[in-house]
Amino acid sequence: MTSIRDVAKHAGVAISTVSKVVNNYPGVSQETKEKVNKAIEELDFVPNAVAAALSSKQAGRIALIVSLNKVTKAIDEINMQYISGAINQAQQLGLDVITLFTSMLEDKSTDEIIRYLKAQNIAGLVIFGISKTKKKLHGIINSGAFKTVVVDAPFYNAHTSSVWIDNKQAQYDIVEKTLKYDKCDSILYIAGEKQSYVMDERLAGMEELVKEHNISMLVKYGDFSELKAREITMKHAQKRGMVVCASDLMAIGAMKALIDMDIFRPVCGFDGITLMGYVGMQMNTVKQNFARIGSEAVTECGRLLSGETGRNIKLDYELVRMRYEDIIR
Amino acid sequence: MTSIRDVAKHAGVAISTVSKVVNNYPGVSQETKEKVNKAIEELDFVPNAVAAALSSKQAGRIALIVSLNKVTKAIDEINMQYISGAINQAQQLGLDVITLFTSMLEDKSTDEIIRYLKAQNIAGLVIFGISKTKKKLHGIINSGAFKTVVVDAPFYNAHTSSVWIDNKQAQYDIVEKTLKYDKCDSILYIAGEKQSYVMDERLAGMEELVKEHNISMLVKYGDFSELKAREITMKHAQKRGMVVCASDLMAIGAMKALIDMDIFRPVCGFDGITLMGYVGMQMNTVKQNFARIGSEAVTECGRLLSGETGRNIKLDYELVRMRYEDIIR
DNA sequence: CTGTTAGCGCGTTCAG
DNA sequence: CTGAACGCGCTAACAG
Repeated sequence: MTSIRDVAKHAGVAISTVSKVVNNYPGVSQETKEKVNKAIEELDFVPNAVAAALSSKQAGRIALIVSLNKVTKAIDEINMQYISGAINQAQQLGLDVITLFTSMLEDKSTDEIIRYLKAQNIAGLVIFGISKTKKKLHGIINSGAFKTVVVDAPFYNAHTSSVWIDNKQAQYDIVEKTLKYDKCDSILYIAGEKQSYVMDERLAGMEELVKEHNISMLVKYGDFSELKAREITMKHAQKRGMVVCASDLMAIGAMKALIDMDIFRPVCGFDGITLMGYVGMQMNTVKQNFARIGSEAVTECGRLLSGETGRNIKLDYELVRMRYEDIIR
Repeated sequence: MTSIRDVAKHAGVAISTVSKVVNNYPGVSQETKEKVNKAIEELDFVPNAVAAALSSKQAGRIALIVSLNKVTKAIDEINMQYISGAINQAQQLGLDVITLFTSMLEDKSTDEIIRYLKAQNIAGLVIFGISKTKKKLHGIINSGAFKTVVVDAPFYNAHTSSVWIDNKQAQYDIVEKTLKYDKCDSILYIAGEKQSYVMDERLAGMEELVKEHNISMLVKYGDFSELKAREITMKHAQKRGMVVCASDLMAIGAMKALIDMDIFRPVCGFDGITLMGYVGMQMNTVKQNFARIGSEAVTECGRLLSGETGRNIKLDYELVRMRYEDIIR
């Protein structure tokens, strides 16, 4: 392990000079800069980020907390995009990030978790996939021990920000767009989980839409499960003119059911996930740039850490028109 | 942020005494120990793990490198179990761990990645899901810059260990067990990806088995995809007496196909994932304790870090007898 | 422009 | 059994 001191000695300059060169600070002559860089090359010096963090006592690291799929305990594509976007942004901003999964916090009390995070020198939190039932996460947020950014949930106050897209408007827009191509006067809406914050929003969007267009709507909860959506479709789609699903996965289930029933109904998804292309289906979708949401969340967390106050951020979304045609059985 | 110094002052002792109490070192009287603990309570002191790491200049942190599913870029249940097990074990051993996903290393050169890891003070690597095509990972391992533990792949030398179950034996055993209940003289084997190390092993197990039992075998590569397994089954299962799949997901695909074809064939999976229960199917499976593999890998990495030499570790596996019956369509 | 000095928060001798 | 003193690798004033 070669340290900054070795470099300084090798280059025949002071430690602080090396530090300045490494961090691109002003006040170093071109000449010495080159000398130092040469020494860095030769010794293959890599500054120790941990030590730097300790010394500069920068606000601290930030932790990404990710809720897992309850059934398989896996991370779906959307959460993965959140994470990627967040980590990339953190590297850009020079923030230190670690990723935590809720499954590993399960056997710890709220207090223990807070202590653990503090011990890890964590000052900021970005939480993905929180629902109304996650008491522990709520406890951590409310403790005020950390600057927190919550994705897809309505929390914002002095030390908490929320980042999401406008789910209500998105749900409204996507169905309205579908209606332009396929008129109908009754919709089967397969919602997700009741305890999900985004569901409240999306449902509100649907309610506004059916009211304005004078359409009847049957709401069923599919819990974001392909299988349940399939069953619901089997049971209720016959008498309805269109199936709207709160997630692409459920839309896939609905489509499979429709194929088996051998009837055609317009189907409308939401997320715009890769899997859709994988199974060879196409439909109306809100193409969310999930990575961007993660990225934005980290940026916002940085803002909070530097003393600014929390806020409620709604990002733009984008609508993509697709139809299902060559469906693979 | 209350530091160790605050505690020392509050308790009226020296800093080193507090340190000893915190780390449970001997040489502190019961009396002072209580005094210190009281102070810790009152000030709600949480030792800063980052500073501790720097000071004790412990070998360094270890990074978990996880390869993602190529299609959806998500983390499947198995990898998630690996990660959970690994992180839990790390906490047990007091090792500092961070999780990295290969997708975020894609745009970096091998050299850049090495520098990044070094900057993060990382000395040990645990790699999950490596395949023959992952050149960068191979480059990092071979650079010798880090003590590495590779899961499910045959690398072991002075600074590299491998941890896996005996895939060959497992594949052999599970099919042999199935054969006890359902005799057959021709097997359709749906393998995974050609570039996967575990596939070589499992295929070897199959080859040995069919040779010994004088069974004919047709091998097709399903790339661990449910869809492909479905297609392969559609095409080739009719003339075969049994379908053996190298993963549960493919087994699900095979089963769905068999149901559609309306013929019965014994199906044999491998992993024993939750999803099987989710879709309401049951079959023969090697119930791997994946979390244990992750845990073992971290332990081994710790061993390497303390100067020991690499080795090839094969963990026990366990066979579970199941059959598919009440299959949900 | 360059070097000196004092910490960041903690672990670890080694005298007392 | 206790505590002063030093150092981990680095940053950040402050002198020179």
